[in-house]
Formats: sequence, C-alpha cells, structure tokens
Amino acid sequence: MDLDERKKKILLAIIKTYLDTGEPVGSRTISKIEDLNLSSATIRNEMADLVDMGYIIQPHTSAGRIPSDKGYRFYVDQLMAEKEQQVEERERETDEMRGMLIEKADKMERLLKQVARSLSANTNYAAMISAPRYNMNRLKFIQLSRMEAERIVAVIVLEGNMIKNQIIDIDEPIDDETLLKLNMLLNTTLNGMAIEDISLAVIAKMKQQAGEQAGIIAEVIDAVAESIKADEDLEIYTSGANNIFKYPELADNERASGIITAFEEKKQLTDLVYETLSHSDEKGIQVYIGEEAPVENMKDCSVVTATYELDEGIHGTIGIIGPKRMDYDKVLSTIKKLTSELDDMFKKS
Amino acid sequence: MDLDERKKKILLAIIKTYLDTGEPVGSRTISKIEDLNLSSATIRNEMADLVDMGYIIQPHTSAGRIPSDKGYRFYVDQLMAEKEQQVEERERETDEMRGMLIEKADKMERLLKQVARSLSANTNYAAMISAPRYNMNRLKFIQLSRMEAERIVAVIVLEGNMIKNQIIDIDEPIDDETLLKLNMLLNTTLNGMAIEDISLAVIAKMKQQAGEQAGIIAEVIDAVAESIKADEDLEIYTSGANNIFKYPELADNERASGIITAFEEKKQLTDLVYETLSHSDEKGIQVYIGEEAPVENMKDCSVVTATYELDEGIHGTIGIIGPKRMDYDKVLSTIKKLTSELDDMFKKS
DNA sequence: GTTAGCACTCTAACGAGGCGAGTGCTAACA
DNA sequence: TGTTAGCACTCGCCTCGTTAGAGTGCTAAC
Repeated sequence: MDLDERKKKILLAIIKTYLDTGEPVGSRTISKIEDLNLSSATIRNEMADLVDMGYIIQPHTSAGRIPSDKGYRFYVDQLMAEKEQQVEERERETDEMRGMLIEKADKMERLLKQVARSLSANTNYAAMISAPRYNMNRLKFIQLSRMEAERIVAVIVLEGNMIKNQIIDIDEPIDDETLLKLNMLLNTTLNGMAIEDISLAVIAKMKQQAGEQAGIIAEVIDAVAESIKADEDLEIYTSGANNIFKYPELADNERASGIITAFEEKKQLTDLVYETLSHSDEKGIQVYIGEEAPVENMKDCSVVTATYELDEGIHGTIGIIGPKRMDYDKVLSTIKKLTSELDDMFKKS
Repeated sequence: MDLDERKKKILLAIIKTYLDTGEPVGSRTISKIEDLNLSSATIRNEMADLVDMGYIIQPHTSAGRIPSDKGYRFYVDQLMAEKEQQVEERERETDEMRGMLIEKADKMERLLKQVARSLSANTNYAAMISAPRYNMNRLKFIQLSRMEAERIVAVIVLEGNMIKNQIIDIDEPIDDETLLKLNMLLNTTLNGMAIEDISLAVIAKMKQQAGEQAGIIAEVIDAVAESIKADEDLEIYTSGANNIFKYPELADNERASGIITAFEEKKQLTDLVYETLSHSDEKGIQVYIGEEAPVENMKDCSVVTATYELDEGIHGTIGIIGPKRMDYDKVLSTIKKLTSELDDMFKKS
C-alpha cells in the first residue's frame, strides 16, 4: 500500500488536530474540517489503511485515532522540509519573538541560564542548554604564582578564554628564580598545544629539561598536567522542568520521576548533548520522537535539540523536552531563532 | 486543659504509628500497642481531648487521627531534647552509617554533590547542600599576568582559597614594569582586607598612588575592584528530588510541580539557606514543619536544615526536604552525623 | 475514672446501567 | 470502482446505589 496524496492530507489533518486538542480524533471531525470534501465513512476507510501502515493508532476499538511515533516522524519531516524552504523569507520577517531577546549578560553562566529560562517560558516545555564545549582545546597561557611559601596557584588559560585554577602545595619552599624558570618552561613547551597532545612523553621531556631542583619541578608539572587533563564534566543548565506537569501523559509518578531525575542528575542530558554534537554537522536541528531519543527516561517524550556555535570548533547544545504531541512548528521556529541569535551574539562580541 | 503524662504518651504513640504506617491511626491500634493498658474507649476520650487541643486532626468523622503541625512540633521538640542527652554516648558509638562516609574528593564541587547524593540516598528524601559562604571575606592574594599584549588576566584568591578570575582588556599595551608595579600596589593595599571594606575611597587612593600611567592603571583597578565585589550567588547542589514521588501526599501534580520548581530555580533554596544561616548560632539543626518553612512551595513538607563549618566564619547549609511524616529520628541522626563529618574533614585538611 | 456496647458516620470498593463517541461493515449509488 | 448512507456494535466513562469495614461518640454500667 502506498501513501498517496489524499492519505497524506488526512494524516496531517489528524496529527494537527491531535496536537491541538490532545484527544483522539474521530473520522467525523476530519470529514468536517477538511477542504477535500469527503464523508466520514470515506475517512474511516482511509484511517483503517493508515492504521495498517502504522502511521496512527487506535487506543481501543471505539476511540478516535492518535498518531504513532511513525506518524509524528512523517509530520516532523514534512515540517522540516517546509521550514527549509521558508527560511529565507522568515529570516527577514520582523519577528514578534523579540520579547525573548537576551539582555546582555556579563557572565556566561548567567547568559546560559537566561537562555534556558527564555526557552522554557516561550514554549511551555522543559528546556536545557549546555555550556560550550571546546572540541580541539588548545592551551593559550599558563601562569604560576606563589601564594604562600609552600603554596602555588596555577592559572591555565585555554583557547576561548576558558580559565582553570589549581592550587598546588609543595614540599619545600620555591624561590623566585625557580618559579620564573618553571613558568618559562611550561609556556614555551605547552603553549598552543592541543590538550590531547600533551602526552606522558611531553611531560617527561619537560621534567628532564628542568635539570636541577627536578624534584620540586616535577611535582608542579605533574599537578599542572593533571589539572589540564581533568576535563570537567559538561555544565548543563535547565529550566522549566515543572512544565512536564502540564501534560497529563507525562505527569504520572513514574514518568515524571524519570524525567526529573534526568534533569537533576544531568548524566543523561550529557549523553544527549554528546549525541547531538556528534550529529551537528548534518542539519542543525535534531528531533527525537519517543523511542528515538538516546535517553532512557525520555521514551515517552519528544526531544528537540540544536547546536549553536560560539566560535570555530566551539559548540554547545540547546534542547527542549516535551510530550510527543508538542507544537513542533513553534518549537522549531523558536529554537532556530534562538540558535541564530546566540550565534550572532557571540560573533559580535 | 493540660497535656498530662498520659496524654503525652498517647500522642507520641499516635505520631510514631502514623510515621510508620502513613495511615490515620485509630483508638484500637493504640490501645493494643501501648504499655499503659487502656481500652480503646479510654483512648478515644483522650483522643477527643487531643483534637480539641490541636495536636491531632481527624480527616473525617470516622477515620483515625493524624498529627497536626502542632503535634509534629511537639514530637520533634521531644526528640531533639532526647538527642541532646544522648549525644555523648552516640558520638562514641561505632556507627553503622559508615557507608555514607565521603570518599576523598579533590574538588569542592564534587564533594558537595557527593554529600547531597549520599544524604538523599540514605534518607529517601530530597536533599540540598549550599557551598560555603564567606561571611567576612578577606582578600589573600592578587596576581595580574599578561596574557596577550592588551589583555591581562587577574587572579584573586580569597580567604578559604576561593579563587576568582577576571580577564581585562586594556586600551594600550602594558609593559612589564608597570605590571609589576601594579601587582605590588594592589597587594600591599588590599591584602588582608575584608571585601566589605574596599570602598571607593580606597580605590581612589590607589589610583592616586599610581601616579603616571594613571589611565591604564585606573582601568585595571576598576576591573579588579568590580570583580572582587561581584558576589556570585550561592551555589546550591541538590539530589534526590525524585524522592518526593515516593510520598503520595506530595506526589500530586500541583505540589510536586512546586517542589520541583523550587529545586530547579534555586531561588527559594537560597532563601532557605540564608534563613538557616541567620539562626545557625542557636542550635545547629533546624526543623521547619509545614507552615513554619520559610519557603512558599514547601508548606506541605517538613524541612530539616543544619549548618556546617568549613573554617572560622565560613559556613554552609545542608538540608532535607520530605513529607511531614518523615522519619525525624533517622533524619536528625543522619544530618548530625554528616555535619560533624564535614566539619572534621575540613578541619583536617 | 474506666470500660463495654451499640448506633451512627464516612470512605472506599464494586457493579450495574446508561450515554455517547466512534467504529466496521454492508449495501446502494454515481 | 470509488464514495456514501445507514446501522449494529464496541468500549470507555460517568453516575448511582449498595455494601463492607473501620472508627467514632455516646450512654450506661462497673
């Protein structure tokens, strides 16, 4: 059997109606609304076919139909294709969404939180955003300073001006000269290096070059190396998790508990971010419907993610989690708008 | 009417039974369990009195009784008094709770997260912990380093080894000598100063002392001053928010949504922390029952908080949020154990 | 002051019945 | 051959009445 033009129209009508009402939609409803004038009986026949083909489901014999994951997938693909076309006109529209314009925030953290909040408030779904991830991270600058006699603070600046600190306790006092030498050694050796390339061999070589006072220097080098290597886990900010309670199909204890846990533990969101980033070259926006989601606790949700670019090779992810019957149209626009706004903002600054 | 000895016993029996079962407790149950052998009829009479006095409530005419907020308050006060006595023996007990011993964590953040997780896992309630707050924060050390020609990174170390970074873009290149001078100026003037005391006057004086190159130096000083002043908002880590779904009286949409929001937004938790810190001199452990909680969304919960001390004047708060019928006994022990463990850990290091 | 006994109250659980939405199928129609 | 009208049927949901059980409040006796 084949998805002819009429079946497509009917399918889309069913899905749209369901998105509106949240209730199973019957044949009569469609027969009335639709521009192709058909009786409910005809619609019923077509619906039966659509059920056979797996696009829709009837919860029980005498209820209307609701979209299956496959149905949603069809709808979303359709929608994305349309968006692709419209993108140029849209871009030039004066947008009413300016309300969500992000005020200038001095700190990245605050900005990200604000974005998440804006996103959840605008869509009524749960939102998340990951701090930008440095793909090929290079070392830009290292500075050791003596804090107290036997305590050094190391400041490590990475490409993208991300800063790490490390306090190093040493066994014996270190004199200014040694400290200076150490600073030079570290900077000449490591600056511009990708973190992945800082191997044991490199570290060993540095220790060797240290010559005298090898003991204390080795101590410091090890501490610095460790600090560089330690990749902190991805910062993720969330907002509007409580929105899930607005959708009865997600608000039962078990599901809600799962989603809340995912939002609190962040572990699963981290997976989601990596998944998205690994696909980011393809398209920009990803839609996961139900089982498609790479996250266990979101099998009953739809997840929409997108990648934003802060700078060459520095990416982050924003995402929306909601019920399968989410307003995909609005979500796609919002998320598209927001990513481009983010991109602009970073490029400007 | 007066709360005589027998009434107290009965009241405590009711509350304990209710904590166990979570269901309204009837007169027969008490008459059987209790050591003071009384018939259910007598118990009923006493219960009627207790209702009049406001310690217990009957949900409807023919159900058992459940404790009121006032009843819980009585119970908790009783319990805290007992604890006070036992504290010495307890302290010496070999504790079975060693399972929750915190593994050595290199980073404060990780430690705090771990504590929160341990707390929620051990109690089956929702847990939170605030990062330590520096009451009278003093400046320990400042270091400016040149990153690029017109870009400086300032590292500011506060008492308690809390570190702040700030990247400063300047208008014209700065030479080594000026940088050195600036470093000395900042350190001699500011080291050991409480942040509250860094007034405009102090800053003005520094600018004046700068002499030549006043322009560039003023720029840097302002940036540093601003960075010092900017008090980041309290970091709060949470864990086990999903535990609330284990308690039907909290798991309905409205309540759950409220609690989840409080946990996600952190704003209300921040209030809670400040409230606790402001009382921290009194006792150590605070119990808020129902309406007593300083947080709107937790009117149906009980909240137990305690203060831990990282160092003189540096405090943080840990807290547990659960249903009113929480196992106060266990929670109090757990939280007491944990704070003292935290105190020890910090004092050691 | 305590207890036994009894009528009363209230909730939760169950099942029957009716309603309404919607289906699937058949037969007729263009 | 595709479309439609008509009709019997299914099924979830709501309401209502009934029942069982737990627990009370009160009275009268000890």
